[in-house]
Amino acid sequence: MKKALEFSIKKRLSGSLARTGVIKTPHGDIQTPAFIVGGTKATVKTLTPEQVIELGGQSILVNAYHLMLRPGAEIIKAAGGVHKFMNFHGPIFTDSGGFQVFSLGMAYKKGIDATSHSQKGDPSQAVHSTGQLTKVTDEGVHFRSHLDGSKLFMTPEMSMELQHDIGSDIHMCFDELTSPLAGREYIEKAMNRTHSWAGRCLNRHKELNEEHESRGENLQALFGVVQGAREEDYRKKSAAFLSGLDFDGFGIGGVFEPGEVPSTVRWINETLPEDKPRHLLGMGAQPADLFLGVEYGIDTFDCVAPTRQARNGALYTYDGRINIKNSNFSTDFGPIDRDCGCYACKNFTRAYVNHLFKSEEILGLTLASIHNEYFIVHTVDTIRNSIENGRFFEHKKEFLERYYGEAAQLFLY
RNA sequence: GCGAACGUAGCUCAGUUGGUUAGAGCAUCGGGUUGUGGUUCCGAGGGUCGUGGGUUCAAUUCCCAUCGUUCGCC
Repeated sequence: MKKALEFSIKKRLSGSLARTGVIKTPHGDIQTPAFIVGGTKATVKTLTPEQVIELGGQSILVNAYHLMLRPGAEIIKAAGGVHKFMNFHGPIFTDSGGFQVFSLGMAYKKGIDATSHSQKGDPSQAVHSTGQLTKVTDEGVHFRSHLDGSKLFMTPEMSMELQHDIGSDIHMCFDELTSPLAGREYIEKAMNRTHSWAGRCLNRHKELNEEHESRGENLQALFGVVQGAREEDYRKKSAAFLSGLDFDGFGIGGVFEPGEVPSTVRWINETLPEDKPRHLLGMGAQPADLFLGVEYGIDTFDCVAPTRQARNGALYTYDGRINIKNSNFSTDFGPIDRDCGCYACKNFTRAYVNHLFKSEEILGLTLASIHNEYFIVHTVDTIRNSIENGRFFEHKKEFLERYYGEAAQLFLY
């Protein structure tokens, strides 16, 4: 069988785990390191595919859980796959939905945030917003739809079938994410279950790819997902175990803060094989995530923060984050960032975007999203260039000191 | 001119049979958001309860006067 994905490394940065490269998929190439644009429900919120491409987005990540609930995998399959359905013809990742099964129900319940460090207790017994429990067994996960509360059951095999129906280029294994505050005993149990599920995902995935090949269709790629929380031995064990399976690349799950990157991500990427791409799941809300992630061997990121924060008025600038709704911007006729080359900065003022937000005009969300997504995508692009021209560490220092001020020292050491 | 109702936060209004620091929604101001939560979450500021008297231990509340708004009648 031919390969679903090819990864080649172009340049390595000595004194670090950083590298540049190219991921080749049936829907095009991704120059890495790259920021994968968040398109959870088969749309990058408020943006057309043309706007995503114009701001520099190479690839999009959609979410299998959300698409399973609406519109349903069968509709996307009938549409000819997610690329045709959403009219984006570049590489598309899917997240398995494992994260949502554990987090979304809880995240909707007031006072509990599954992704927060403040959460306590056993995540396998998470209280759903309807008062029901999400129950994890070795076979799969019983959970409830956050849309209507209906009972659902997901297995690794079902997740593979779902992602193949969606037809994305790169899939993630169905995994069990553990809270940062879970005890070692539970972390180990969840990790071992994730490993077991990884094997089951891979088996079903290969069967489905054989069907694709027999029909002359594009092959799809699968990434194994590393777990193990903040435990060095578990993370290394998880990375080593998954390295022994025939994955096209790896996802790194359960990392919550940039401070965990030089430890957790390093342990993992020192263990994983060099010749396969590594995707850091869900990280990229701030520049430190990106610089540290690349430095410690990450090739691709995805994160919803750029667009989510944009929708709430929090905009990146090279001098730090601003809240465009603040009253002092109502008469500021300069661009969001004078050094930014995005469509919003080239054509509109802070005063105008402030007005749009105050007036709850939809264009404000679009301009803010274009700016933030451009800022983060472009930041990773500059990181990639800095590796190729040997200026990564200088670039990192200049960028982070300007963005964070004195707090940049936390990331420079 | 006569009668009635109403004047409480920037706006629209609760409330008090007289009793701690008078509330809400919206608006204003600030913050949060990392495998997605646009229309959200958290917090803050803001009122001598129209004005002036009286009764009372105590008045935004009861009484009187006055000013204003609205409605009805002549």
